Amino acid sequence: MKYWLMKSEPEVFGIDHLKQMPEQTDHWDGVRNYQARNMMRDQMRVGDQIFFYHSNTKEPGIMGIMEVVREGYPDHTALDPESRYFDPESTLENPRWYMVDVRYKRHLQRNITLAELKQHQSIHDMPLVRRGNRLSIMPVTGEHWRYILNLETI
DNA sequence: GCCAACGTTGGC
DNA sequence: GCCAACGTTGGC
Repeated sequence: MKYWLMKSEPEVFGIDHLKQMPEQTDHWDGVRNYQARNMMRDQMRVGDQIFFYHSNTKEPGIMGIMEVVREGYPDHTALDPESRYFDPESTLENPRWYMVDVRYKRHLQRNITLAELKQHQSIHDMPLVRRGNRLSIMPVTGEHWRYILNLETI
């Protein structure tokens, strides 16, 4: 089983939105970055655990945990001219963008902010805390995962 | 709202 | 294939 972190803007789709979905499950659509797409298409497996991260907000940070319930399949919003994620280059026969389905598991007992994460030397090589990082999906090592979860109860 | 960092596009 | 211009991300 692998670990991941996925970013989303709470104004657009936050962890509470996911929690309120039927079966607390939704597809992670709208990713339009090749590196992130490749991870969803090729690497994420059912059961993988994911940190739900709120970006572009007052206090960016890790809010909770979700898990992969369906592996990579074509992102249909790329085919929908009405969608803000429409991509004329993507077709049914040759889909360019992929998504996975995720299910809400739980909120952390407290939010672990980016500012706090940056203070911990043990995780300073996480892409998340590195300058200029813009990846919206990134792998998290088991070591980092456990370290961050331990911060929850401090 | 600003702006640094980075990815993508397209002219040549 | 290079690289300048442009668009987007996302912290602050």
